[in-house]
Amino acid sequence: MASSNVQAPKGTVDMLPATARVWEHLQRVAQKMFSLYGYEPVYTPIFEHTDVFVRGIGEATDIVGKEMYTFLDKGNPPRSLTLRPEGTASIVRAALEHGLTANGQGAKLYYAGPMFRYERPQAGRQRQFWQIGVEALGMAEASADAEVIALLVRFFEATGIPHDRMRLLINSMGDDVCRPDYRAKIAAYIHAHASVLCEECGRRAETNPLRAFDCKNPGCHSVMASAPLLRDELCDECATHYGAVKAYLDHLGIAYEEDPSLVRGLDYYTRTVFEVQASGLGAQNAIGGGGRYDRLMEQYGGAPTPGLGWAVGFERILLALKAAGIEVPVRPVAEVFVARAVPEVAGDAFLITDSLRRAGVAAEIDHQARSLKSQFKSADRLGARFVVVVGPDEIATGQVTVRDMTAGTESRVEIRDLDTTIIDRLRG
RNA sequence: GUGGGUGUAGCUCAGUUGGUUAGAGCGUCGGACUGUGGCUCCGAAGGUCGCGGGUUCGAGCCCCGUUACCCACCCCA
Repeated sequence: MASSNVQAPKGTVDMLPATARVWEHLQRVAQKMFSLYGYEPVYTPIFEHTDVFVRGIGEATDIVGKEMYTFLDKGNPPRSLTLRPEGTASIVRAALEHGLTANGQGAKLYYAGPMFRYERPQAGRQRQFWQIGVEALGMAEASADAEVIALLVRFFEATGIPHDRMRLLINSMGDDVCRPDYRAKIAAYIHAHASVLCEECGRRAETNPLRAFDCKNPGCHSVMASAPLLRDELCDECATHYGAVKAYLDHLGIAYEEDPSLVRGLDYYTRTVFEVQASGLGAQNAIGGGGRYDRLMEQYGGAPTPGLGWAVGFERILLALKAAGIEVPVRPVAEVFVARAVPEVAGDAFLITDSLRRAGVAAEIDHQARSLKSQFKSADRLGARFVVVVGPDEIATGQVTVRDMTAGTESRVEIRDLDTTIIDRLRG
């Protein structure tokens, strides 16, 4: 327990070095995968005009209804701004604002950073959390859906999460042609069974009837199991598109499960939706999810432009890796530790350290006037492969002692040859 | 927003039906080895027992309140 009376706000965490290093590793993995698939980075503001999220995500959603961090700024009149609760709305707004999809151009973009939602924290859920995501704009073909899904699956593979601890769920939510009819049909179904469904589902008939499918109430679950499925009510074009997506996934050998009850909570989704769940995470087991949003650009007043994408939660990837017992490779903090035997040679040791650093070697030195023994302990703890000992003897002869910490052997090296010798032994 | 659980050293946790100076392991620092890590041994530092009230001769332990964290509902990545 900290002795301090100041602490991070509820639902936020400090990422200390042990976690932050894993974070950077995951970001490197992501960037490498994204570049293989032709995605380019985009950084948008962490806050937007509130309207960007209200129009994009939908007024009736929980995110907009009760989870946004919204505030007024000091403008005259004040503007209503909101800390971003997700990434897609901002990316689409930016793409439209800067004409990235003008004249039918496509754009493949990725983003990474913190998102903010006012929710009750629990396992795998914080008020500030990290997402990394991709958006493919201007691409209507089913092959784009398959590529985006493939990238999601392959990214998770690259992080080290084992196959048998993940599953990919897919579904189609239809479009403007078939979804309204289906939605009305489900609302009618709910009304017809209102007496046996829970109150919440009764309300859902008006707000978002499709949500009744993933109601946790066992009674509702069994009643909804007999409800008509959107999969069987898709219009011809949606059915064709969905079939093509599945065919592409089959072709790529990507395993998936069709889940007719998979419903994304954000209003902007159309047609293909998907989610990857990982085992061992508790209640919040979705580590990534997304879908197609062919009408979103129009919501912002742009030309009709198809789009699709996904987001993954970094905290949950960490949980999944931990649950699977996967150790993320961590590089040593220092490759070389420069130890000084007596305080009088501190200047020489410092110069040697600086020279190694300028030569591209991660070199560390003690700044706490500790004993030689302690300096060796530090070197060991930092994972240093070599310790360079600097003392009066070394300065007098111009040869430092180099100890190989793995082999346990020592040799003398001319100071002027030290950088190249160390580099040869480290990289050779 | 609604439930349930838990707050004792930097970390993980003991702490008897309330009883004197609150403990262990790990970690940190020092020493054994006066210029050499990992193993071992010895020693040291480190604590408003979450916070505030109450009961009691006496509270880490009992009661009330409060706050934080955890887990679940809900929702989502």
